[in-house]
Amino acid sequence: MSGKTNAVSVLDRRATRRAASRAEIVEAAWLLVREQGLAGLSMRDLGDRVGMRAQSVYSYFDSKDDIYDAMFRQGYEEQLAWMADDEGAAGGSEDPATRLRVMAHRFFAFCTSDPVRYQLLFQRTIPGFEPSSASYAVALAALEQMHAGFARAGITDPDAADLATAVLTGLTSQQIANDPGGMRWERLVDRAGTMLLREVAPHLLAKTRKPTTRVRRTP
Amino acid sequence: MSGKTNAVSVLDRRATRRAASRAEIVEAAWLLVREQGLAGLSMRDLGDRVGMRAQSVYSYFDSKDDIYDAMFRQGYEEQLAWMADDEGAAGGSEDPATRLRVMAHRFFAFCTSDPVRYQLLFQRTIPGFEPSSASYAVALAALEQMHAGFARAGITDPDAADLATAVLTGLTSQQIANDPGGMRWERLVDRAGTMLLREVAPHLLAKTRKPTTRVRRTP
DNA sequence: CTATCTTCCTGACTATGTCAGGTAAAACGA
DNA sequence: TCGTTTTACCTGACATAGTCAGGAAGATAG
Repeated sequence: MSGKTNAVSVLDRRATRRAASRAEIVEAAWLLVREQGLAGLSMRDLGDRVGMRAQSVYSYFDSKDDIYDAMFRQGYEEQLAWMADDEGAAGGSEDPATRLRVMAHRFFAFCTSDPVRYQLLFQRTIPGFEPSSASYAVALAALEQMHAGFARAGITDPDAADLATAVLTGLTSQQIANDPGGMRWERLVDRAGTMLLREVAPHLLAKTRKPTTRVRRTP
Repeated sequence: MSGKTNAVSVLDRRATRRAASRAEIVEAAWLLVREQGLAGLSMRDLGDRVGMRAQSVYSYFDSKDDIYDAMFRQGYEEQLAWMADDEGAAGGSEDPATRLRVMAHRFFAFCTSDPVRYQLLFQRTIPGFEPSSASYAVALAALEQMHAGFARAGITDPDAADLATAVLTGLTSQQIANDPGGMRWERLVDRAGTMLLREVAPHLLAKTRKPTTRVRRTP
């Protein structure tokens, strides 16, 4: 028994350290892209940031795109975690309109809290970069999660969901592009949610009271 | 008189040829970015495309960013031209709802007809690139033109205009990112226009008949 | 025609992504 | 503990990319 335990824990030590180094590199990459822009990431800067040569980073990642891929995956995992609390934040309320507003605010907060992450997840900034199938699967999971959230708010029709994603991404992209760090479009989130519901499910809007919809900024 | 005419026309010949070469370079840049992505533009490829060495391009433009700047300016000039016909296309109709729909379709068509242009005009794809004041002035003119178009459709409140820009850019960015060349979000443009007007100027929607809103794809 | 300006060239430099080969350290197994 | 294997880093190098410097040839002006 004790011999077996030893072998398992030692194999795990290597894997654990390697995974930690990879995570450290990805974290350093996030810091750098926030300073220099997504396409401004350089392998030499990245290596310097974690205390090794650029070429050494290649013993952890196959290519620069591989690093973007890890970041892409992590970004969508963060979205999944961030948006997973939308039921709790609504205080268990069954009111669809409130659900939608809470969800809209959460999504808005997620996107605007890290514009470069938004860029990587939702725009095609890096020529030639395509997410791996594993990372893309996480993106699809996040999209399904969004649709599930819409459905809980009474939006089940595919066209309605498309309209919803357009409105949400429009608000966030305008905020990020034209008023970074500000509130110009944030102030319109509730109104946009109401507008949307009135269009796609007006019956859900009847006699609805608007509660406070401030949500936390951290997942 | 004739001596004066001669001097003017000869100076003009040089300026004319230089301007033509610059335009040729910018046009080649558009072709290349459509093939390789906005950030994938290389000066060597660009020089090859117009029949000169990369270094020679620097006798026409100060830097790569200077070329992006010329493209940025041209892109917004194209938007100004494209959106200038929105009154004519509505057939002189005074109906605000129709105006808004026509305008929405025009903007949508402009953006989706050249995704890489959309990227340069509306996203921050190139790290460090900032438009010159001259080019930015054209962008501001295009924005004012949009606001004038909204006003003609009955949308005059700043918040309402912000909501409108969010909806329009949301539709186009979703179309470009998720269904390039398709119609998934294009099918929703009319509906989105109606939704918007119902929210910001519901009185303008009373008894409104929905005419055909197909617009031309070229300015 | 001469002088000036413009348009291109070659050569070169620094920065960047990435490959190849190798050494020292860490981990593993007996 | 020791020998072996694996891993984690290094240096050196290559091709490509943005851009500067100097210069020759062609176009233009007087």
